[in-house]
Amino acid sequence: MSDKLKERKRTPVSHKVIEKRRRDRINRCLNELGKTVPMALAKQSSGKLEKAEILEMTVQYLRALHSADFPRGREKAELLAEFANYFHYGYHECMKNLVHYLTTVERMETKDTKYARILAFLQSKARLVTEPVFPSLGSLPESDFSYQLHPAGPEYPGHSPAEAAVFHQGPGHGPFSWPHGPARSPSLSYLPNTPVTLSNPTQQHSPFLAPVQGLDRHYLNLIGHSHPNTLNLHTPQHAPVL
DNA sequence: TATCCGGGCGGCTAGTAAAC
DNA sequence: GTTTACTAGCCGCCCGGATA
Repeated sequence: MSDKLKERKRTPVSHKVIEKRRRDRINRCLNELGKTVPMALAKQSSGKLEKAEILEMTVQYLRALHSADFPRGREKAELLAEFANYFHYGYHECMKNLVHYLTTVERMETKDTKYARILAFLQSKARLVTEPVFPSLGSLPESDFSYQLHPAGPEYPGHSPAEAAVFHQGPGHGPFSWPHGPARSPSLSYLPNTPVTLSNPTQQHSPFLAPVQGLDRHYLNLIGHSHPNTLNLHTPQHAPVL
């Protein structure tokens, strides 16, 4: 046995360190994929995302991008921007729901300290998690969650000033307008003065949650219609329930 | 309890440099 | 040109901790 081989035997740490670096590289790249692929980014917000899922979604996304049927040029850029803003849009919808709940169910005033703190917290998180995925597109709309700064408009009767301000930015009106009409711009239908009971924790399909599930359908259909095989990715256990 | 994940370890292989 | 020694990287396996 050579001296170098003896030395190698004496210092098994080197191999450990190398392996550790290698695993770190893999995890770092997986993490980057999770932040880059819109589908993974969207799902990450709702819970833990497995490494295998990140890879599966990356494959789906790349297949969609490289599909011959996938639009080119400006429309492609618009679709990419739409994908990138999917999570952004969902976050915005959730905030609208929360504002509606706080002002109508909890009867909170906009000047309420607790109300302001909740909104400030969500706004700060929104800025953290909704950075543009495709910064090169440049033209992506910038979010503005400063609800309390918008005055209540006459077009939202029955709503509090805060709610009206939120609705004012709704689909088709604000930065989250969907470029392809109502078919791709799911919106919540608020019923003023309709009592919403959230006291039952087992309620699976409250009026607040159902439209968000619809977003998944829009998003998957958007890919699936252009690319019928896109979602056939040997992952029947993760097939979306539509 | 099942699953996921990180860490550690050993084996294997391709590439490279030195010796012949 | 061939052989030999060495290195770096990849891969599979096992184990233990964390988590749903």
